[in-house]
Amino acid sequence: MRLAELSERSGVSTATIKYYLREGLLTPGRQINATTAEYDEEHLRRLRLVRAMIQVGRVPVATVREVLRHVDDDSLGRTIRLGAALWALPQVPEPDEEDEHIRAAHREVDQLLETLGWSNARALVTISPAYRSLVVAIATFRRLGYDWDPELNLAYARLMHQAAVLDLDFVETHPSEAEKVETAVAGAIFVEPMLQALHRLAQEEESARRYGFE
Amino acid sequence: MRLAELSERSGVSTATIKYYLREGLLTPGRQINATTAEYDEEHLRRLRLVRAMIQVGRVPVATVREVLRHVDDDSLGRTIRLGAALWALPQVPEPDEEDEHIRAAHREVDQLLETLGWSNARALVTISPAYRSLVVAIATFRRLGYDWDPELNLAYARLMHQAAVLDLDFVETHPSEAEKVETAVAGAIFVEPMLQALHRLAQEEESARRYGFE
DNA sequence: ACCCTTGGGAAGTGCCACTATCCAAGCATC
DNA sequence: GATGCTTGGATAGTGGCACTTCCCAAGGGT
Repeated sequence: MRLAELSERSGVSTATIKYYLREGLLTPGRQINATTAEYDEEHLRRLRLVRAMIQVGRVPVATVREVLRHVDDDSLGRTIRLGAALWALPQVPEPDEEDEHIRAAHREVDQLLETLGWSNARALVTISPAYRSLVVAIATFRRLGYDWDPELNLAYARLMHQAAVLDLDFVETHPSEAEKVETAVAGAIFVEPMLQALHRLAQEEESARRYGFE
Repeated sequence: MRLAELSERSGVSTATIKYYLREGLLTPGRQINATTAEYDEEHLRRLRLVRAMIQVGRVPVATVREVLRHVDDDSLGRTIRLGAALWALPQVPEPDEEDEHIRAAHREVDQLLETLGWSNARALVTISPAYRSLVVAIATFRRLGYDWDPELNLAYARLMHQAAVLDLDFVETHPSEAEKVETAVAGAIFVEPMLQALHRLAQEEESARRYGFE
């Protein structure tokens, strides 16, 4: 198919597709002659993934490029590849390691991982952005003066571990290795907004149950 | 305290504070004379909340204003107030109701709420942005061709309901009514990045457990 | 009286995700 | 084979957002 058809079938304007091509989010089509290029179903699939990452996952364009680079990198093992792709995802600003709240949050998270027995995660601690995000989130909460029981973190962590098990079980059902990594990334990216939406819905539901609409 | 001190204690530049004042994210200080205004601890607390919403919660400035407007609106009941505040939070673009994937997702979510027995959430269906976000997330996943068992949604929803119960239990521990709403909002906003970070950490952990670092 | 500080407002900055315009090279039709 | 529409690639421009810089008049300390 040509650019115009790719645009039609994806619902993305040709101008935007050209932009994505320029930014390296899509591989160029097969050049037929100086003015025509041919795209296939794979391009369409990739384009939809990109669009979804940007619009639903709110992933910046530069980050999408990084994530895809890792997804397509056959030289990496699965965990590393998934990790690499996830690590490229949007991050909170670099925490100020001098800050007392940050240091306390570090200790708190380390303790949490210890209690959970997440030894693998602990091994990745120094480099995982997820770890950093968690530290920043906890430090922020503490800085605002909320007195948050570490038990609560533990409970949340156990819930999210259950979610992760569901995620990976789902990925297991997918046959090819390449597809597995893509599915894992898609899962990581799209399950998050879903969990968020479910979380808010559940809050509304539970709040209404407890307090009615008073 | 004066603007300079407010800036110092919050770590936010005076220029930015002035910007927030202009945007209505902070109430003006008590004017002492033409060149001096006095701010109090409440301003500091509010400023930290605003900063955290913007930096950690990635909430747009205009949205922060909306959320705070609801938090401060004493005329509303708690559920409505919390709901109103949460409804102002970042939303996915309006779904195209004509689209087949969207319509299917609607049916899927309705079925899900039915099965869960979330009758309150069902009552809010037509207006809740969380519901809309969920529909868009599911439709996107389906459009990408993932064959996702509705059972899985159910499992995720139950997990998030447990999280919501934890959230509200935590809110219960806070004394004043006004503080409860603020805590609920803070919880909704800050628990989300935390859950997200925990989710990614858990994925890394679980992936490493299953596949090692192959 | 002098000068530094203060708060307020207007205008500017940098980044980002597009989007509009231009252009030369096809292809289609007459 | 001339004409005119379409195509893909390149370049520059747009609009929104979160600040940030600049300027100013009015205080207040010494």
